[in-house]
Amino acid sequence: MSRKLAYRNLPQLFLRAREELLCHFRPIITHFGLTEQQWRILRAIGEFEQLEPREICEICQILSPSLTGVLSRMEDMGLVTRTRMEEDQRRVLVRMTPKAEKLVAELGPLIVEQYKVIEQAFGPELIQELYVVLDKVIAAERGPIPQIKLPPRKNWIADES
Amino acid sequence: MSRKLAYRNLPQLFLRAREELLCHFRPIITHFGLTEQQWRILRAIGEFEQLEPREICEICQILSPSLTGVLSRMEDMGLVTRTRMEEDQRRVLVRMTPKAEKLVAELGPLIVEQYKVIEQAFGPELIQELYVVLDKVIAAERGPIPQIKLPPRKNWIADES
DNA sequence: AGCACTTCGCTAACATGTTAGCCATATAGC
DNA sequence: GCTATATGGCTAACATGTTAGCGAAGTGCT
Repeated sequence: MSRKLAYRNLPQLFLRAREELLCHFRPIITHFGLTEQQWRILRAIGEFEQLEPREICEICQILSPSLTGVLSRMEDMGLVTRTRMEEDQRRVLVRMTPKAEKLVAELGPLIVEQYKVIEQAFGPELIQELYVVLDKVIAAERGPIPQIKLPPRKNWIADES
Repeated sequence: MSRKLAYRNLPQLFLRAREELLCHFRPIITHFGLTEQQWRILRAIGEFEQLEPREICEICQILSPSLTGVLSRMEDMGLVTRTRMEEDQRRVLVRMTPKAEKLVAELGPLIVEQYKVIEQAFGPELIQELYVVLDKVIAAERGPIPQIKLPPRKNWIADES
C-alpha cells in the first residue's frame, strides 16, 4: 500500500471504530447463540419492560422491515412475545419471556465485565471523550442541513460506453 | 418513553452518529444507482489505481464473502474488471472501467460539496474533534485486549423452560 | 520431489440492511 | 356518517453482513 487515502471518509471511520470495540463483545453474544441485533433488542426491552416495534426501531437503530424478521425469529426461539394492543389494533407490544430474562441475567454482567476491560485498555479518558463527541453529533440541535442539488440522472448502468 | 437507557452502548452510539452523517450522502450515491459499498470501493480504486480484493476488504471494511458478491455485481454493471495475476494465480487485480472513471468524476465533487455543507452545519471544530478521537480508537497501538472467560455454553434456544 | 502448512478468493447458509409499496386501522375535517 | 389522510406493521426484492468451510495455488521444510 504505497500511499494513504487523501480524502478521509468519516462514516467509514465510524464503521472502523465501531468494529474495533464490537469485536470484543461479539464473541460473548454469539456464545449464547444470539446475534448482535437480538442482544440489542433484549437489552432495550430489559430497560423498558415492554416496547412497541417502532420504539425498538428507534432505540436499536433497526429499520422496520429488518425488525419484523428479527422479532419473528426471536419469537420462534421463545425469547419474546408479540401481542396486539386492544386500544389500537395496529400497534403491537413486545415483551421478554422468562427464558429471555434468565439469558439477559447471565449475559448482561459478562458484557459489563468486558466493557470494564476495554475501558482500561483504551483508557477511561478516551471513552469519556467518545461519549462527549458522539453526543455532540447525535443530540445536537441543528437546523435542517441543506441537500446539494443533484444533476439530472443519467443511466450509467445501462450505458454501454 | 419514560426513561433513558441507563447503560450507554458505545457501538450503538457509533452506529447512530454514522447514520447522522451518512443520511446526507446516501441520496447522492443512490441517485447515481450505486450502493454505499459500491461507492466506497470505487473511491478506493480511484485512489490506488488498482487493488486486490483483500486490500479492498481492509480499506473498505467489507468482509471477503460480501465483497465477492459486490464485485461481481459491479462487473456486471461494467464498473470494474477482475483479472488474475500471472505471478500468483490465487490473486486478482480489480480495476475501474472508463465508464466508472466518468462516474467517479461526476459523483466525487458532489460528495465533497455536500461534505463542506455538513462541516459547516456541524461546525468544523466538531469535525476535527471527530477525526482526532476516532484516530485514537483506530490507530492506537494497544496490547492485546484480554477476553473475559465465558461460562460453559447452555442450549438456551432449545431449552423449553 | 514430497509433505505439511499457509494464503487467497470463493461458495453456502443464514441474518440483517435498504427501498418501495401494501393493507388494515385510526384520525381529522367536513 | 363519510371521505381524505396519516400511521403501524407488514411483505417483497434485492444487496450486504456474518460465520464456516472448501479448493486451488503458493511456501517452507525435509
